[in-house]
Amino acid sequence: MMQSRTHTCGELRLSDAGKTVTIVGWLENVREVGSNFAFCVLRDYYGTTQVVIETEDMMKLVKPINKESTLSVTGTVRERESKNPKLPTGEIEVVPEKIEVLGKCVHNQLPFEINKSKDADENTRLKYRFLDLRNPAVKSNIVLRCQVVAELRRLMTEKGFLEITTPILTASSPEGARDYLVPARNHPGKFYALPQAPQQFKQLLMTAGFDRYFQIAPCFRDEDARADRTPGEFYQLDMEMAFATQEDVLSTLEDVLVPVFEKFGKYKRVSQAPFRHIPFNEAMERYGSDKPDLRIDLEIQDISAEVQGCGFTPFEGATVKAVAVDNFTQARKWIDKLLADVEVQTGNKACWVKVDENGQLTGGISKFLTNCADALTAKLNLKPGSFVCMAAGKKAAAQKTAGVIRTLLGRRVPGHFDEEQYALCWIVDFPMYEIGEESGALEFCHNPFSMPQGGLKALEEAEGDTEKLLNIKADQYDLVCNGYESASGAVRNHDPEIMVKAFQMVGLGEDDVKAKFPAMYNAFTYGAPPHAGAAPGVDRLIMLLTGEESIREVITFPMNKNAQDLMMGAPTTVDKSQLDTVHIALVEE
RNA sequence: GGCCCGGUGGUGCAGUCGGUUAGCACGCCAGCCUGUCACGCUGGAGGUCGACGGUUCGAGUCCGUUCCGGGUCGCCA
Repeated sequence: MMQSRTHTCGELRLSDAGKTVTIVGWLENVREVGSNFAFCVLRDYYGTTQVVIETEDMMKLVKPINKESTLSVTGTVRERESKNPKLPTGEIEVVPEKIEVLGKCVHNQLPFEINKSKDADENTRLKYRFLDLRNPAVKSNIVLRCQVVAELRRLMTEKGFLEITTPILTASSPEGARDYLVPARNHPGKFYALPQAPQQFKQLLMTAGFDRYFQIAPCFRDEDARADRTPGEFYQLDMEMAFATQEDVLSTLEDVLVPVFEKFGKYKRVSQAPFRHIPFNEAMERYGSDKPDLRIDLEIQDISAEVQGCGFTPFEGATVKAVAVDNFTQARKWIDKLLADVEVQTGNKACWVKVDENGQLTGGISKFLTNCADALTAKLNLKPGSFVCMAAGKKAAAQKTAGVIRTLLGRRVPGHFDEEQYALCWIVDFPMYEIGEESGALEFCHNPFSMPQGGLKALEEAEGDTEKLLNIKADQYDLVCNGYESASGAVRNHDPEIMVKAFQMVGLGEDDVKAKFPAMYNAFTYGAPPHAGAAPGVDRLIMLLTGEESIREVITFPMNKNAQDLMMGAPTTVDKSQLDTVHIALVEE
């Protein structure tokens, strides 16, 4: 039987000298410093402790043990002859009387070195995630995640929110992302779906009178991954408040998130409440994004009028956006890299021009801009040494491309990026409707649950007038931090009459509302409270707090880009009998 | 599905204009070393250069196809 440990590997100090202790952990390293003399490093969750080997018998015992085996070491704590001030346990060592192998590592060559696992091939890391996580630098993100989640729960509960879980097996939702489907054994041909969010459930909770709800909610969406977006599943701090306004929700989240950023964040500077509010249209105009990184001090300028008639074909009749920086000294190669990166990130091309020491436009597309050089110089306040990067196209595309230009220039040209802070803002007043790129018809811009500003009256007044409809804003808001969408929420549309009207604007009607959201629509006809809520993304929050650039670093067992779990082998094939049970026949490829 | 980048001993990387035996660091193995702590020193093993095909006297290097990974566009109410 294993001897109980008396201390952890991070615990022993000089004051423990002379004690007989038992410590347990992984054999991290063995340093031989002579025949029959060696130092072993034992590592557990709490730290590392040095075990000194100084007899022939102990040496014989330790030598064949592979690194990363688990050991129990019983021995005497002794003051070190040469101390290591870098380690908390650096003043002592344990002189073993008994060493027992608890769990043998039979591999003398690991897939990667534990303390350098972050550098290893990501496939290998994911396959051997249990080894990867032995690295304290990898583990610490997960530990922080636990602490943050505990703090979120504490703060939300303190504010009177109830944590209520909602179903994982539910009905497929008609809009939004692709659902993960689960065949229903007792109902041939029918399927459950994993929830994309507890959206409808939490609104039903409000209708049921729970007043304040939250949940650290798993959400499932079958969409492709990005560096900041896991495939398949993610977690949200889902919350909703009855009889609440937009400001109630925003100030609640400010109260909860500011202390979390301050307590757990990599950077100590945090935007203080109330966060800046930026209307969606303004964000797109000034930053070319609905998730601007406010740590960058550059802004986008509209030069459509200035460059019309200059003779550069892509500019003719197009919206043209520009980002200008002064004191530009980068080489042509640097500019080419910038343009290439813009194209990769947006799919659109960018062009550029510099201002020489005489104030003349030079390089790039300067030969096309001779007619409008003065107008451009005035508009952009150009000086000798200025650099201008431009994007043209339809308004939305030009804005978006300029937004990427802004980010890349801001990060790469010295002096425009104040990185070490959390710059938070609310993007507000999202449009209720937009013209769908494919359909060319009016569609809901974000989701049909949001309350249009102006309510029924605004919809009635705009009915039949596409321009007016496009100008209707929703009481919808995003929290943005350092260029990441960190939360999304809205004042909900709790009025069946306004719901139907909102649907009519996009060519749908009462039957569609009932068909798509039967429970919610029905519930709202029984007296619903006005309510509002939001859902900060937990994974992205941890990403921001840790400063990681890949979301996989803050997830304990992440899937790869293609939604495969390389460790468990998911997804897998299943037996035909399993398929038969759920009434599924595979089509031969 | 499109585009960009990458794939070289266990791990991370270098490899020039196509040219001899594919280098380096870490790890592994052996030996030496009684105060190391990123231990050090000496020696050693370990590679179908992702796969297939092509060009060539000669391919890690050039070309084509394909597979895998990451990033990105689409997508993400």
